Amino acid sequence: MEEQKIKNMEEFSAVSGISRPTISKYFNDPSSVRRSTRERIEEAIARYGYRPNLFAINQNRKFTKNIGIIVPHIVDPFYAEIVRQIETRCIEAGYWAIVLGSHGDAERELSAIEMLYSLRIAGAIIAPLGDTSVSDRIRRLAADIPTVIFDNHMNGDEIFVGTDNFQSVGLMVDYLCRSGEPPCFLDMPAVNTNARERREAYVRAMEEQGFQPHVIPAESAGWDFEELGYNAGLRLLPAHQLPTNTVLCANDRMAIGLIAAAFEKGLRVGRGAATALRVAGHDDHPMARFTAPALTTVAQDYVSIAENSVSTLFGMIENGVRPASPLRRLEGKLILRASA
Amino acid sequence: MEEQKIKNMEEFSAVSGISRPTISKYFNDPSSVRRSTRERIEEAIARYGYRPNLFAINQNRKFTKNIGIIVPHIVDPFYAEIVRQIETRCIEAGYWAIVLGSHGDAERELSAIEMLYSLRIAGAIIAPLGDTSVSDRIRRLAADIPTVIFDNHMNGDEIFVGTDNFQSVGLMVDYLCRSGEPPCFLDMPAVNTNARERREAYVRAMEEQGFQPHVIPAESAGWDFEELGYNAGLRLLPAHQLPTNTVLCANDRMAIGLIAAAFEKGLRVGRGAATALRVAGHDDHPMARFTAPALTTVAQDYVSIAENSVSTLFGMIENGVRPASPLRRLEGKLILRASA
DNA sequence: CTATAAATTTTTCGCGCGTAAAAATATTGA
DNA sequence: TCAATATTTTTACGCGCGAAAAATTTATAG
Repeated sequence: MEEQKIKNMEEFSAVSGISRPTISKYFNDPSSVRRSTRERIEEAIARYGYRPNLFAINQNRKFTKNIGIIVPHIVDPFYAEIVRQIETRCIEAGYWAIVLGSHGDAERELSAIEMLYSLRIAGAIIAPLGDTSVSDRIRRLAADIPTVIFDNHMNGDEIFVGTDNFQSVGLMVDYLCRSGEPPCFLDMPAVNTNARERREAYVRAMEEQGFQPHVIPAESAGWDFEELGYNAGLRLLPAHQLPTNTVLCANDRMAIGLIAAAFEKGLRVGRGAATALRVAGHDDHPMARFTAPALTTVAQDYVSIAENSVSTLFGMIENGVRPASPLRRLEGKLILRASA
Repeated sequence: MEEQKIKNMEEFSAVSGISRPTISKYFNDPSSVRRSTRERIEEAIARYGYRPNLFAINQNRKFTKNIGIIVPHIVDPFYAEIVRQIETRCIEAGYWAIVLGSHGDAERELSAIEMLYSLRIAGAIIAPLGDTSVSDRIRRLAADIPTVIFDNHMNGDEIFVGTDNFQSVGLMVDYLCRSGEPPCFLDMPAVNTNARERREAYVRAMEEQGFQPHVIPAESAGWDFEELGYNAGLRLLPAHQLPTNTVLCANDRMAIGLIAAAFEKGLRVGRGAATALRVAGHDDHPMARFTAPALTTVAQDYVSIAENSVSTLFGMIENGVRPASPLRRLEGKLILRASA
């Protein structure tokens, strides 16, 4: 790389011997220029290390190459992993993925949406918090700009990609009933539609099997699921207040907390003869393999969720094609480990 | 909010009755305009919901209000948490935090740095991967733009904020030796300076206490620490190949894996009489409270790291003040839980 | 009420690039 | 070789805003 630093496209045009508009065309779509020209440009890029100014690019373009992504918590490995997948795919397609977190706060989610507007994004991929007032705002966004919702359905006609909770929870309930005592359900706080759906799915599946459902309601709100599961365990386990000794948790993070509490209280978790408790989760959280014992759960298909979201979105952006069905419900997969 | 949507500052100037440059001044610093003017502007904002175009703003500003953040893995809760802290502080100070992940790949780290250039950032906060070729590039960045390095020291004279591994590891070694058998050290892959420093710190601390250090080298490379710890456990525990029954892990994620392996092999972890193994970690990873048993570790002060990084950076950006000492080493705090 | 400083407005320019249209040039195929 | 087509160059304009300088208004003091 030469010492001389290129300030703008004008200068780069000079040193590369190609006219500025052609260079502009190249950066918009390398395949739009003749091969010999492309090679000369790429040679010059390698030599001088020039990259167009991102702000100037987007300033005047009819449609930007920016994709906005909003998730409730980047800290949550579930979202982190999906974001990573989405990000990689966007970069490959020549888009810039701008990731915004709402940190569980509806206010911040709203301001993230405003931010997307001022970024003049080409499309958005959003996992909504679930606050109904924000949902309206998101729907308006979706009316203006190609938008895919994932993870948490908003109960409208928006484009959605997510796990079929009725299928996935049904699968787990079925397995637990077949292999032992029917489960009770440790509910998560009602932070979103998934919470409600999974509870309903549990109740429905139990009734279908001819068993009495038992839902243990969440004691407090918020997103600190491990803590909630842990506290529920400390509260319920020693007093033998669980309706049954098989617990299906609304998500893995709660299960992780519950298992920690069980361990602390000297209760053996697992499906063997000498165990006191079976615990199952939902999601196949990255940490689920490393609980003690390893967590039996239903895997959400991270890769498919990311893939579907991105390809659906690109279809809408580049070809203006709305998917045939707005809903894409992916199947969960039973992951049998030692905890249940 | 009125129906009429404002397209640009010109139009907003018209409807609000304030000249465009004054409005520009307001958005750059609300306190720079007269109070009565400010109130009129804010009233109009509430009415029309106008926000300046982000690309146009940064297009022509001498110094942008963008802070670039690069971390090895956003998926890692340690980085995720620090990023969250930094992000919040940036927003409060009127900056936009642009978070880029290198995903453990030096290539992507390099391209993230180039991205920061084209974003014309005012400053950068970077946790480097540790690749030496990229380190040079980061140093050049730091020469051009105010930059704070955190977590992983690059052994140069760059501005750095991170935990004092010699202090923190020393603390833990000291505790373990006082409370029982001296520990061996389960090393992490040499992905960065922390890996080397912690091992050295362990060796030095053991020697100071007059004990023979035992380092168990990492078997493979990469960032999948839980997996590495787990595999090490499966390999070493059944064969009784551990030099001692107290294991200090280079980080919590490895400890989490090791504890999972111990559980699977039926070995009780903890500091009681009936236990087979003591396990300690380093970092106070968000999950450390929920292992079975809960993990004894040394806490890195997330909040201080974020706070120091940001305030140091803002000092450099806004007042051009380099900190008196380029190195800021924060103390770790011993967190006693049940595992050791 | 006047002088002066401070705040604000007006005017004007330019950032780096996208984009459009017309002109010039290169490539292709017969 | 020559027209037909593809590509590049030339020329020119505009995006939405920051910034600097000059003109004007407003606030503060005397």
